[in-house]
Amino acid sequence: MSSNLVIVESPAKARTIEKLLGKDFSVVSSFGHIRDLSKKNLGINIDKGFTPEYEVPAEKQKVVAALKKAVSGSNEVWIASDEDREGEAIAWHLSVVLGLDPEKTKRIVFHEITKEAISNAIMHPRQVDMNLVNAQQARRILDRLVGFEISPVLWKKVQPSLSAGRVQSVAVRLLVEREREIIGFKPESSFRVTASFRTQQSNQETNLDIINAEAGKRFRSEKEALAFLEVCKEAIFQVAGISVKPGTKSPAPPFTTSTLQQEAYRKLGFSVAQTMSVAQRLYEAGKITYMRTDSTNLSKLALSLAHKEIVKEFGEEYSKTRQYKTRTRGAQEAHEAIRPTYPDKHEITGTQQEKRLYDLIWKRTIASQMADAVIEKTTINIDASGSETKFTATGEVIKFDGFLRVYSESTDNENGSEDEKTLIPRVSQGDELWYESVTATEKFTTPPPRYNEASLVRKLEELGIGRPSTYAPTISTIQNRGYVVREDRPGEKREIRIHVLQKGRIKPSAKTEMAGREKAKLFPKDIGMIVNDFLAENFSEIIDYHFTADLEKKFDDIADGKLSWNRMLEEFYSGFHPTVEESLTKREKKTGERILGSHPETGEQVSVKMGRYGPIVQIGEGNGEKKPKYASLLKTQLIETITLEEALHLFSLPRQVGEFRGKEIVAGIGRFGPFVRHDGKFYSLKKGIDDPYTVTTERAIELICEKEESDKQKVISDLGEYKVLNGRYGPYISSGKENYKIPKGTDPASLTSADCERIIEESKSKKKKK
DNA sequence: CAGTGAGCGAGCTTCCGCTTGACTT
Repeated sequence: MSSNLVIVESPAKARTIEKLLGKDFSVVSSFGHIRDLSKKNLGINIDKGFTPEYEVPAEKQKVVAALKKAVSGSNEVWIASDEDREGEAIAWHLSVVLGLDPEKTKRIVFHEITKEAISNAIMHPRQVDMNLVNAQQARRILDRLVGFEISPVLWKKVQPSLSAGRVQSVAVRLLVEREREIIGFKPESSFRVTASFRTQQSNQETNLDIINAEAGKRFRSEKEALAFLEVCKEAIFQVAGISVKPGTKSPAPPFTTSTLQQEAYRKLGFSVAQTMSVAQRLYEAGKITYMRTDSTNLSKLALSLAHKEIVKEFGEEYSKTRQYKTRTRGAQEAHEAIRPTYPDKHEITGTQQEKRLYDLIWKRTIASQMADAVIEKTTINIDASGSETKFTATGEVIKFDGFLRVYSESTDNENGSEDEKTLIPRVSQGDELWYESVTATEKFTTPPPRYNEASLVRKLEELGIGRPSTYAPTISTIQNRGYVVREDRPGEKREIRIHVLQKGRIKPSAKTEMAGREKAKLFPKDIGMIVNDFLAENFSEIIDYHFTADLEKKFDDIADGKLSWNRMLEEFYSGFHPTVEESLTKREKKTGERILGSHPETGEQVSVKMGRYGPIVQIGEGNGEKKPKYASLLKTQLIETITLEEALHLFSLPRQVGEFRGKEIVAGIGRFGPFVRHDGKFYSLKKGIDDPYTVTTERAIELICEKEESDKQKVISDLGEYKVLNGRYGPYISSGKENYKIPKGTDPASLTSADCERIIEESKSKKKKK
């Protein structure tokens, strides 16, 4: 029996440390927090100085039992939870729940998992820091107060099952405000003029000596742009000046949770949840260090391993050891940056996703320890006789690639205006140039970009809101509540006017581009906007962008022993709670109702609002004899932006299309999109091909027959009570509304009723066991 | 699975931050 017990938070960490410590130590894990505020009620006794009511949740009972057993078999217990506010609280909860004497409990911390660091920690144990614990309790209680007092107000005043919180509500606010900026944005057009020039030495056969330049100003109108092209037609072009400037580029720091999520989104197209789950597998396999971190720090060991690897692979001149300072607000730095555990492993075995994410982490880590790239930037100014406007060509030459050999960070620039930095042909001041072409292209200003999951995480981190362990869950929560959706939008076609000057002639042409095309972006929905407005009216303090940052200062004061946590909560609550009471006194429900106008034929009022099952348009006020008429909004429409015309158009569905086999065909739009209905059955319309407003009888019949045909193939055998069917996951038995899997090695076609009954019984008893 | 929007009332929903598994139609 080992006499020393070490408790850490993560089981993967426990396994690693156990190997390092040897047989005198056994290492177990708490799997994070083991206690939390009571779930049944508020869990806080407000009248008694905000005393928390803690309990071990059901899913943690087993862990706690195992920990108790391990403690009883040990002489000495070392609590090695993370060195941050939450970690300190975990240490305290452990000592209380496990009945350890706080005076004697040995609290140790280490930031890297090496024998040296851990032995060092064991030599210097301390006690649990109650000030830090109290800062955590204040944080925990405040979040509970905010979430559990505001959410019920939403249930009463807006809709059931909604939620509000210090973090999620700010995330929604960011999205709503950005959406409104985009809605209110008016694109302006101007003309950008670019030119390609030949030098005297230019080889007519190749394009190697072409100089690509841009005019120094944008032209506000087509007329001005054309006038400039006219000038260019007759102009003499001359190199007015050349400047060559040396410069350097430095690598980005190693990954934190948030930067990993951003880069994996941009370079690999992973959602933030996907990134975290792949990283979790890499971590558990010992391939990378911990993936929930806000630190860019690398351990000494990592620095030396990276150095060795870089020298071996690229040579000494490529190495530059760097320590990065974490600049993120509120960072607690309990862990290292995310890095490969063994930097000499360039590749790993695993799934394609694991390989790609590992590759990204490896490159970023190695690059962060490499030399700056040395570049040379050349700028050439070109005069055009007869005009004040000059052309400028810029080129960049990499003199020494340094870290660029391994990794370059991507940007969020999605307008496709990627500046191609190319080599510039050698020219001298005074050289004459000849245009090959001069092109005036219409450019539209673009609204601020919509957030995607990763850029929202970055913004939250910038505001100091949320933690590495909660970024992905927060993004999921705001989608699960229906506040926002992640989706693609095709955008709208837009004509771009172009004029090209070539060989002394100016020719107009045009191009179409897709404006506002979006991929995997976060769009606020009506309910998100309504809740946001409700919170802004009633709880502006909570969704203020500085709220969390200001709180953090107070938590720091508590941690430093300068402020009592009860007093801090008292102060907050005495201001906050009255706003809750106040919000409940307002009689009306918040529905986001807008009156669009009156019906052109009947004069009845047309309005939009949030109904029980989603946003609806209403004709008539429902106060007279006549019942109002209702129609649901389309998924892409918002209460805030729908027009009277669009609203009225919604009433043209459901529409009678025609008749087939003596029964009528009706077209409409339901929860699962456009459909036609015939004889009580529904048939989906094909996306991008059919339109419920215009679909013909012939097309509808075609769809019905197609479906009947494919349904026939679905049935393997029909045994009356049971049906054997082909499904997405292979053959299965359907009985009433329940489906059952067919065991491997059975021929689905030969099953009898008795066989089916047996299979169903077996799968039912299996379920019970679980 | 694809419509529903009268009103009442019982019972339910909800926060943030630590950690992993259990899911299969």
